[in-house]
Amino acid sequence: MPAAPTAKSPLSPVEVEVIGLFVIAVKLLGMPKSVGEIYGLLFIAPKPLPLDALVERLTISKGSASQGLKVLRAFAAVKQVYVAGDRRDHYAAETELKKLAAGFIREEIKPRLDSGAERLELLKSLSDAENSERGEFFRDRVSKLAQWHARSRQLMPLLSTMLD
Amino acid sequence: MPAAPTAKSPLSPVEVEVIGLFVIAVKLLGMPKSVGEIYGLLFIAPKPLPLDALVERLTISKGSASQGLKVLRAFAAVKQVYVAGDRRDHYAAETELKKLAAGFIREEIKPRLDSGAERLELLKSLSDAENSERGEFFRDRVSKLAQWHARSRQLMPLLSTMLD
DNA sequence: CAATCTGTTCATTTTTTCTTGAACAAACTG
DNA sequence: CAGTTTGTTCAAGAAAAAATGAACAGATTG
Repeated sequence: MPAAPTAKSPLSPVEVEVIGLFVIAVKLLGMPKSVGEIYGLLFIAPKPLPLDALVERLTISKGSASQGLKVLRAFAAVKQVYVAGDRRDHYAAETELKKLAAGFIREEIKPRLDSGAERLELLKSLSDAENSERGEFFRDRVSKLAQWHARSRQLMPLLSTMLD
Repeated sequence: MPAAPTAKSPLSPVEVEVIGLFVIAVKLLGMPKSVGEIYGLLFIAPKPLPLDALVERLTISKGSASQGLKVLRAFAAVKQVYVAGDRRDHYAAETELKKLAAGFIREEIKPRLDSGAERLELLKSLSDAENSERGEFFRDRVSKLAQWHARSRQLMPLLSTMLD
């Protein structure tokens, strides 16, 4: 009895290499490997692919594929494409760097900066409540943090501009 | 027999809050929590601290403290400070945002961009070896990747400038 | 030097994160 | 509608990452 044909169509060297590249990039951004694999395959695919194709060609579970696509949709890193006569959703990679960056900033950076702002407010109160010696130093450091925060905020729009 | 006095001096609310802030920030950058804790405590400490102090006040193991400091030294996120009459190394947080960013770029971003450049060369060869139809598309995508790569390279010096 | 102090390393354990797969819901189809 | 087809969710298992602590190496000191 021959082994079951799990891989209907093995990945070509170019595909493997591109996917590997995205797996590394995506891990740098703190996302799971599967997200990199999915985006990588879509990036190098000449046509939009349905979920099944991802499962088969990447040999990942349907669950992973579904969750990975969910993440990528949240970032607008994939576009949903209509394919006539096919009930399945098909996906294509968004290849505009600017849009990818915007998605990352919106979903990952912005929320953290916002929550950071709240924490800073709390810190200001806390350090204002401290007495002279110690309090003075605390306030100095907290204002340093506020500076950092402001700089980071300024940076975001600049990034978007730069990546055109 | 009373419980052993593990915490010689518990963290104050301000300290807890600052440390928490850095734990989050540091995880966003893909580093372990302990690195954030260490940097956070040093950041809010009025004087340089030796390894022992980190172990005691953060209740982490000596191993973690040593490894965390190693990482922070690699990024130049901490300065080693000489303290007269004390054999132990003392550390202070580097608080210049620009220097921190430079360290991160040098240690984390730069190496990846360099290895990315190599991978891109390989990809160019591979896709040049593909025949017309398929090869044309591959080459198109690879050149897109090269564009991204170039943009990212341009971005780094700009960041350093911005964070002054 | 022997004893102590300081810090590093690394195998092991713990914790966290990711993936899987089965159960489910919704939308179609004949 | 009963049966598919498609995709999501989530509990459980697998894999990866981080923390621990004991062994070790150097440096210092009396």
